[in-house]
Amino acid sequence: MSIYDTLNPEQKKAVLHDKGPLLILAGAGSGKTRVLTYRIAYLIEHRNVNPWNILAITFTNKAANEMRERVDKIVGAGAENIWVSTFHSTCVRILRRFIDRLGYDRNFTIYDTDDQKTLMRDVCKYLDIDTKRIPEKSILNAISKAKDELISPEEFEKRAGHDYTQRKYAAAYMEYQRRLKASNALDFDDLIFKTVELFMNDKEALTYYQNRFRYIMVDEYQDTNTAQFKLIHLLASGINEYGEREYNICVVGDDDQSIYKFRGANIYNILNFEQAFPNAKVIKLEQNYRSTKNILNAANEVIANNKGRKQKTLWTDNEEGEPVSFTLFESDFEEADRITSEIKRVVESKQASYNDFAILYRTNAQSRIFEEKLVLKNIPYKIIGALNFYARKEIKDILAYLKTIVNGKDDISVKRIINVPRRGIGLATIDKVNDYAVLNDISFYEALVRARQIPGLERTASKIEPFVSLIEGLRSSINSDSYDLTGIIDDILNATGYLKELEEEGTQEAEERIDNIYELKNKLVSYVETAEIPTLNGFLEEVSLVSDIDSMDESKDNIVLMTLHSAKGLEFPYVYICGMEEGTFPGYMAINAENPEEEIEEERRLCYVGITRAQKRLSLSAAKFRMFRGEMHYNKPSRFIHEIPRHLLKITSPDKKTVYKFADDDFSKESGQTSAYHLSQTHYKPFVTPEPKNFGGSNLGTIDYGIGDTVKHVKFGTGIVTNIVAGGKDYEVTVDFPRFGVKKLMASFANLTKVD
DNA sequence: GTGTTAAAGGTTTTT
DNA sequence: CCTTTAACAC
Repeated sequence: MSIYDTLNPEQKKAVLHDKGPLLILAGAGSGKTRVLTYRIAYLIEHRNVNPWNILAITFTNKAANEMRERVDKIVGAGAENIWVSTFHSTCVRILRRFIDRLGYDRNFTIYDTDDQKTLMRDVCKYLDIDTKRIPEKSILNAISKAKDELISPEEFEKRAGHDYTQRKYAAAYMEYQRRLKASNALDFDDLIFKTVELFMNDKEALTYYQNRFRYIMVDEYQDTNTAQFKLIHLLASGINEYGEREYNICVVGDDDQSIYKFRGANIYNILNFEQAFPNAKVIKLEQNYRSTKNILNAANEVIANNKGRKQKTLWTDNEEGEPVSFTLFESDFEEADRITSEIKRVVESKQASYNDFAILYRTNAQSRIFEEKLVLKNIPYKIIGALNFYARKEIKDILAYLKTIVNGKDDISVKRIINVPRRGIGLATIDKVNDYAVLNDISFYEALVRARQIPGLERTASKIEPFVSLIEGLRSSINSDSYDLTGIIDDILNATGYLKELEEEGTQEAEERIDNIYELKNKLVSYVETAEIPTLNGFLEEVSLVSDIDSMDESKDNIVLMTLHSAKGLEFPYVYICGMEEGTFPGYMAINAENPEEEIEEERRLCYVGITRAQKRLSLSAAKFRMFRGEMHYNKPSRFIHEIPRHLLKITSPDKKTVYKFADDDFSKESGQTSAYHLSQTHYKPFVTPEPKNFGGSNLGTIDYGIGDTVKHVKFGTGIVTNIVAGGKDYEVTVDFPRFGVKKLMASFANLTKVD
């Protein structure tokens, strides 16, 4: 018996697929990573594929590391030659080798969102763009979108036509790009864009990688954007030794889990895969191995409300499990308090450990209140993505020094540190240097080197010179062979007096900053230890491309808190999804969008992702009111709650003492505008044992269901009885069907059957 | 050139 | 609510 016999028939088909394009539509929890790793092993073992010729692309480093680990385990020797990495890392690696062909230096810097903003501010100032009318952020957004769609500045300008705003965007894009190049820097989107550009313009580079990557696997394919699609399409279009194109590309995705449209993900990449790659084989993985029947059914019911999906129905052999629970709390405060207490209770009763729990929410801001409660109750926790370690001021300062050392053309970094710590170099001086640099077409740093020649800087030049020699000194030390790279941060701290300044401050905040800097040093040390050829640039690259989720450590016993987005690809025995209110989730941005239907569908997919993270128990909750931007907001429970059939839900009071069988009205589905005047009217009636429903009239027949019961209708499916009125010869039964809304039916015609 | 304070403004989600 | 920017005193 081989390892492949442990797969189900569909999984096996996917693993044993030979050549040509393959689309695996893998539902949540259907074992897609397993299929991918087994497929890699199969190719190597049984198809004589050289590990060297395999490329596996994921979206996060965490996913890449996991795949690497699993592949290592089943492939064994040779596995290290498989290229497993994220889109962005893959592109950096390619560009470090070939970007000189596009006129950049190979030691280019990667700009993060902060750097982008700073650069764009300069651009707007230079172009006289009124940022009150056109904010930098919206320009950057437009540029990012353009890059995702492979639209160059020139093309953008063409398309702008005579539209005023569009022309401004175009001009900003042009100048922004010019400055990036002058700074020898690339932003995140450029990493993909420039790699595609390289491949389009340089046949040699393209052929090199086409020959190298004969087999390509892409995970989370539904989240690829147009540029990423183009990239893998180019790579997969190589010609084999018989002069044929094989398109050995295997993508794994789930259109129902596409949640990154805002980041440019193009859903048509997956929906039209078969058109883009003729003769593509499609395999659906529909068996879920993760969740209980109740959880999976809830997920299926919710996602069924979306249109335009690839048809598939997830099923499971797992046990029924508990019903999904829903609790409506009074406030966000109570929500956080009760949930954290409940988790603590479960853990203390030894039924589970903290790392079995995840608390998921729509926005990062929601983590705050949980954090307060967790600290108060001494519960170990880890918040993912709240504030990025690398976005902290002190870290960015040190990194700016490092970037300056590596790439002197990086004006943004040089300007950041020119007066940090204070050297008495102010705005006036910086402006003069800047003007001189622009005039002479040199970088800001080069202008600093020539400070003495800059008119009007006779006095401040003496303040600039020590800075220049400081950088020069550091630069020459890292270039000496005997230099220990791990000492660079200490050298910076000592030479600049950065550390001393913090120490003298003596505040708690300063202490934390110092700790953070040492933390950064730790990361540098472990980088130097693990990297094959450690370089400063390599370290900076690693630092730029990490996401917070990469730092998640499953072996640590703490509750994890994160956004629903971050939770994709993960699973937990116990999952709490909180803030399930109209306006929070789905968010008000989606509700008030110009195309709400589309946006709500994306939110619904997000909800689907959230629900399907849970293995054993899923707890949903909402709060009647919640603090948002310092104000109280009263919101109705989310429409997504309504979309879960009542027979799958157990609705409990905040103290869990009362289990409601039936939720009264006002779970209405009209758009939940966030309004202080719109008090939540939701009340619950405690469940009363259904009395035999004999409503007096003896000529009436009897029915075996009552208010609060779940009943089944041939056409409308299951619903909950909200009212029964005896009228004449028949009962008028009001039923709330999650999918069809509230219907009034005559009992004798409707033929309703009770479900329990 | 630096430091402090008041007012304004703004938020999904992230590699 | 918290962060960022503007204004003003030193």
